[in-house]
Parts: sequence; structure tokens; C-alpha cells
Amino acid sequence: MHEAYDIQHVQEKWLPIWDQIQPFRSGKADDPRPKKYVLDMFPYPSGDLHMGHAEAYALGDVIARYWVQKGFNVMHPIGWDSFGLPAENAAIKRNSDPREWTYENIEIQKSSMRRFACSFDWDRVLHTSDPEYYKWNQWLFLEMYKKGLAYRKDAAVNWCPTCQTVLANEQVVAGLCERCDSVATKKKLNQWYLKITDYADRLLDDMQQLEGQWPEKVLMMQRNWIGRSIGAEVDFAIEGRDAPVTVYTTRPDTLHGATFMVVAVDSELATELVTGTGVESDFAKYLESVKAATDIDRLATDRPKTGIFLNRYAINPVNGEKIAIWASDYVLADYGTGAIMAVPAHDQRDLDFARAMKLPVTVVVESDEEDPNISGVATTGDGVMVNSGSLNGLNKADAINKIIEELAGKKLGKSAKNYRLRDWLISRQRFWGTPIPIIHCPSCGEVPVPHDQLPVALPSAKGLDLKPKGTSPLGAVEDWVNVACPQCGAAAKRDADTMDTFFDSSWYYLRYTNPNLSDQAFDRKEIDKWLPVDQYVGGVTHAILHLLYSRFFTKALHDMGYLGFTEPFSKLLNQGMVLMDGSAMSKSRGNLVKLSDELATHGVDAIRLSMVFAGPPEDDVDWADVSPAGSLKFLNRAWRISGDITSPAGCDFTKGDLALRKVTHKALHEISFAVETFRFNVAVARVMELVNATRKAIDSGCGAADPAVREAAEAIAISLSLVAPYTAEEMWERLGHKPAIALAGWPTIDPALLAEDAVTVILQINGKIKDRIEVSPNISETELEKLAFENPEIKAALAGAKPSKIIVRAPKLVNIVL
RNA sequence: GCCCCCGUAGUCCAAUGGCAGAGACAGAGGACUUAAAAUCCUUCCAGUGUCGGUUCGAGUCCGACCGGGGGCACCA
Repeated sequence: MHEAYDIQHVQEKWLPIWDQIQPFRSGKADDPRPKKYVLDMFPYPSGDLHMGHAEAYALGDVIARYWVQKGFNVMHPIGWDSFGLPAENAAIKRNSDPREWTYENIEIQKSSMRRFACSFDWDRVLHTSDPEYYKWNQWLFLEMYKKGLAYRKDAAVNWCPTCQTVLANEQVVAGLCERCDSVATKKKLNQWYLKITDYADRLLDDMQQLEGQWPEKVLMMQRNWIGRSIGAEVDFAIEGRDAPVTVYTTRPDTLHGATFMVVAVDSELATELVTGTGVESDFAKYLESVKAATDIDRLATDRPKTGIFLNRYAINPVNGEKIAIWASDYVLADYGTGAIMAVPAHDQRDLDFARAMKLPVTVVVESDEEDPNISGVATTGDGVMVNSGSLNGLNKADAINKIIEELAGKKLGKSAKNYRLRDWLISRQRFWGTPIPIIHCPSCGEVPVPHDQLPVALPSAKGLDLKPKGTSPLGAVEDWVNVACPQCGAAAKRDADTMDTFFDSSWYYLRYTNPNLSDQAFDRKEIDKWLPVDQYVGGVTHAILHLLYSRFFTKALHDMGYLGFTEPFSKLLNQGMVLMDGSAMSKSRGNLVKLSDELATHGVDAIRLSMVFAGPPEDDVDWADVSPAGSLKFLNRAWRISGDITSPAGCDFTKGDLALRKVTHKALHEISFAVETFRFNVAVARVMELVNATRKAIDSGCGAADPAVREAAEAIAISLSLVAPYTAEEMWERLGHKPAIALAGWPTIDPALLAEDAVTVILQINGKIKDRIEVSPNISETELEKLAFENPEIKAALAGAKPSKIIVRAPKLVNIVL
């Protein structure tokens, strides 16, 4: 019988020893190693860890442990994103305080992480629901308030009728609440916003720094989300109104083709324009019907155009034509100026509207395509300007430049930019979040809570009705909400809303530098030492929200003088999801795989290895495709080698078998390269090869006593320590070393051992392989060419024919072209 | 509708423009065993979605199409 190691025993054996050694503490002041900040996205404490966590932390650990082996002072912290709705919902169900559920779950996850052998620095833990943390949320909010980055406004906001709270734009997905999939509605409310739009250009332009360091997909998603558009603003005089109406257009070149104007029906402008026209009641009816429609209705792509003529006219500034003003819901009140010039010939939406309302269509760009009047298809491409006065004959780009110049000269327009990005709504009408540190005073208005009164702590939820009812439960806590105004002392009320939890996670990576600091959010000296994050690891689900907000916070803090950098995460790795049979795991789907079951059956190392080896880290892992049993088999195979070694620890490797030494050094070299380029699956494959080669050397080669075999075994153990820490530690002990292998150090690679003695050269004729020859890797091109022509196969194939071209790539191939 | 990514054995996946197969899963056969498990060894299988181009040479670069996935979407 072949021995196999006892997984559970090995796990229990090493955990207390590692607790003692603490190989991953990064807080020592005199640490001479260069720094590396490796960060895993922190979890939400929603019960025990699941398969997705296991994948994410297995991958993050490969990176963190690799850099430790390479001699870096790695900060690899963990914390909990512990405010949020699930805790509140659980509290409602259990009739308890959200704190109980939250901190219970944190303890459960913490002990699972320890067992999973995550290389976290347990001295740097934070929870966003601790008053010591959210105090600094409040401080940060007030700093932003001072700078005008936090402000209140009335607006129609997204509202989830089930969660009974407002939602950020980013939290409405296809018209549904991202959390509970209820149809989101609109509600007019006075709410707190952060002015992220002030940073739109920098959020876009700074992505240059991230090119090649972040997944292209994420950069693309952020670009799409910010949605910068470049165009012009044009003033249209309005009959019977002193001030003109400004429209935004990306196609000022088509201004001569503007045959009507459309204003957003739900804009103040529309209401103002309709007043006194006699169509007020029809307008009101239309507005009501639009308001009744949900976002779902609005998103229907083939929805017919609707609208109402406002019985008023604008004057086209370039040709003096009187054009009708309509109100419609296809123009958005909160984008651009809420009013557009309609050019039906060259914009499909305008054309659809014109055809529905029987409005004129004037072609001003001539192209090969059919007249939109006939085809019903707007021509949106480039062409030659016609019917456009001074622009006639120009192409699109030239016409845009010229018209903007002309309009600017007459003070009728200018170039302009617009963004799809909107300001970030952060008020939430829920209990389990950071209270907004503002006091509303009847005479002083909004008053910030003075710094020495922070944190504004959450009261106990005891006896509180947390059920969603549209206003914050905090408003009902009399002795909490009623306070004296810090300015005039009069009776005033606290703002009862709490902050979006994305606020909490937008700066937590700064706090890890000293999570226990009590007089500041963070210490600039520590920040300068550790930040920016060298490697961020997390799911692509946060590609827009969390990453965009964090980038915004970093830039805002930079501008306030608190940070010396403008991008928080230098490198980003997005791991894929763990699926089962092709779809996301869920209880209702019946394809849930429990992490605890998998760990009990196969052990921590085999599960970690399976996650890492399943494929490229960015790809989804289908658990149906992986074999944890196979992983365990391999680990046993590797472990057995450590027991076969008969040479003493510390023996001289240079006396070992040269062939195996070369294999070992080449493997180490390739494993390093694969890890640094995130091809962890390839790195594992290389370790497997090394194990196979070592097995062969022991059984039928140089034998177990050869120092090269020990060298190989130690290389295997150290490589495996990135993925399978228990097995690696066990091997290390059997090899006669003391723990922890995590600190063993990456073996030094001897470049001389990477050089091949002989390489195979391919000999081709017309790209077809005729023969292979062994040559020295240092062979010159002329020498190689000579050898090729001396080769019998080549000679035979050539049969005296004269080559027209000879390609020599020493020491790889010779291709003779006839 | 606009934009992005991906198509390699039965499966998951490797391959700085240079021998398509590194590694694994599954399958088949064998060794060991009274037998099984475990272990070890051997082995089968595709020519890279399709068509065209660039090149001495294309899985890799370019173009079109087909298929799959994703982002944005009445954003003027």
C-alpha cells in the first residue's frame, strides 16, 4: 500500500504553529524588505464563505505568497464590508439588532479564512460598521461638504418600492433594483449627492495610467459608463420669450436640417413653455401618462414615439426658419440641456418622431444611402453638406469645426461636452449604515456636526421598528434625532438618512495602513509608504460601481492634499465566477456546491489547487469540469517525493545530476514568469512536470540520494507553498526544515542551468518540415545555413534546384524557399 | 442599435508569427494484488468555427461572416 497523508490531521497540525510564527505580518517598523500591497476585495459578512470566496482568496493568496517568497514586505489585509441591507433584513426577521447577525457572521468567516490558510495580516483587520471606522466616513463626508463635493438637491430619484429606499443610478439594472429585482420607480425627493461628475474627465483620462495594468474589459466598461460625448451647444431664439433655449447636439454640422425642437416633457422648461399656450391640459395629461410608465416600459426598444406640440415656435439660428417646439419623453430632462434640435434626416429617433407627427424632413448631408424620406432610415454617416449655406460641400468634420466657429462668432453657440455619468446619490432611508453627520436647524439650515462630536453613532436597534416604510428608522429615535443646533443652540434634528455602503468601501484600502488610528482617518506617512495598492484582486461585478467610486475618492482626497497619488489600484485582476453545470450556483437552481463539504472531502489544499488550476484566473470555473480528487492525487504524489529524499538538508546541490538540475531551474524560471503574468494554471502545470521528472529521476534515474533530487523536491515544496500551503509545509518538514515554508524564499535561479546544451533546429523547404537537427544554441547563422545544405534530406529534396530565398533563424529554423 | 472579448482533442485548457499538445480530467489496456482500492506504466482521440488576405511561414496579425459571452442603450 502506498502511503497517503491525512489531510485533516495535517491541517490541524500546522494552524497553531502558523498562528505562532505569523509569517504574514507586515507591520514591523524596521522591516528592510521592499513593500508590496496586495489587496483582496473585502467580503460582505452574509453567512459562511462560499465557493466564490474560495476562488478569489486562493488566487489572491498565490500573488501575496509569491511576493513574500520573492523577498517583499507584503501587506495583505482583510476586513469586512459590514454595513448593508441583508443584516437589517435578518434583524427584522429575528427581531434583533443587525449588529448581532453581522458580527456573528464575521467570526464565522474569520475562522473559515484561517482554516483556508489565507495569508492575511491579522493585525490589520477592519469592519466598516465599527464606529471607529465610520467616524471617518463622516469626517470624509464633511470634508467633501466643505469643498462643495457633497450637496443636497431635489430630484426625481430611483426608488425601490420593496427595499423602500432610493437607489443610485448604478444600482438600477435594466429598470430593476439590483438587490431584489423589483421594478424601480421614480420619486421626487431631497437627497444627498456626491459631485462625481466634477471628475468625469479625469476619471476618463487617467485611465491611460491603467492601460495594460487593468483588464481592458473593465476600462471599457468605465468608459461606457462615464459616456463622454463631444458636441456643441446652440442657442435658439423662442417666439414670445426673452431668453433663448440652448440645445446640446453632437452634430452641429446638421443645424440647417433642424426642422423642429423637442424638450423633455418632465423638464421645468417644458412646463414653462406650455404656460399660456392653451394646450396646458393636454400637456398635463401627457405628462401624467409618461410619469405612470416605468423604466421597463421606457426601455422597450421599439416603443412608438409619443409627444405633444406645445403651440410655440423657435427660430433656427442659421436660416431664420420658424420651427415647432414639441415635448416628448424621448428627450431626457437630466441630460444636456433637456432640449434638442431635431434633425430627422440624420438621427433615427428624430426621424421616427417626425414620421409619427408628420413633421418635415430636410436632408443636409448627401450620401450614397437612400433618402430618409423614402427609406425611413436616417443617414448618420459622413457625406457632403448640402442645403447648408456656408457649409455646402464640406465633409462632417470640417463642417462641425466651421459651424462652431461661426456660431461662436455670433455668440449663438460653443463647443460643449456631456456625460452619461450622473452625480452619485448617497442617501439611504435605512438603519444599518453610516449616519449622515448633518443637523437640520430651522434657522441655520444645514449644519455640519462639529468634528469633536464625531462619530454620530448609530443608536441601538432595540425596540426600533426597522421595517421599510420609506423614511429612515432613525427618524423615530426621539433622543437620537432631536439635538440642539451646534451653531445657535435651537432645537434641531439630525439628518436621519444613512450613507450608501459604497461610500464605506470607497476608501477602506487607505485605512488598512493603520486600522486602529483614532485621531485621523489615516496617517500620511503610512499612506506614502504603502499606497497605491500594487495588486487588487476581485470580481468583475465591481467593474463599474466600486472601482469608479474608489477612483473618484482617491482623486478628491488627492485634491484636498491628503494623498500624493491619483489612482488607488495600480494593477487589477478580475477573477471569474464559480459555476456549476454552466450557471451561477444558487439554492433555487439546485446546483449549489457547499464549500464546507468540498473542504471536508478533499481538504483545503486540493480545493485551492483545483481553483487555481482550473484555467486562467479571469475565466469562470465550472466546478463540474474540475477534479478536486485529481488535485489531491497530485498533492499526494508531490508529498511522497519529500519522503523519498535520502540526502541531508543543506547538501551541495552543485554536485547533483546536471540534467535534473536543469529541469528544476527551468521550471522555477517558468513558474515565476507564469505567476507574474497571472497564468497560475500554467504555473501549476510546470510544477506537475517537475514532479513527474523528479519521480522519474528517483525511480529510474540518478536516484533518491542525488542532491539534485533534493533540490527538485525543495523547489516543488516552495512552488506549492503558493497554492497548497499545508502540503508544502508538511513536505518542508519531511525535507528536514523548520517552518514556515512561506518564508523559505524563492530559490535563486542559476542562469547557466537555463542554457540548453543542444537545441533542435527545424529544416524546412517552402515552410514544410523536412528534417530536424541538433545544434549548439550558440550556432551562427552562416554555420547553420551550411549545416542545412549539408543535410541529406534537404539535399534530396532540393535535387539541385536553386533556392530563391533562404531564411535562417538561429538556433530555431532554416527555411529554404524555391 | 453602438462598443468589447472569446471560438484549439470527449472535457478543462497550453503553445515571444517558427515541430499544434505542456498539464490535467474522462476513456482504454497493462503491472502489482487472492481480489479490490491505492500506486505505477502505456495508450486512443483533434489540426485550431468558416472564408479570404498579409507573410518564407498564421492557432497567433488583418478583413468579412457564423457561433457564444459581456458592457451601454431614446444620452441627441
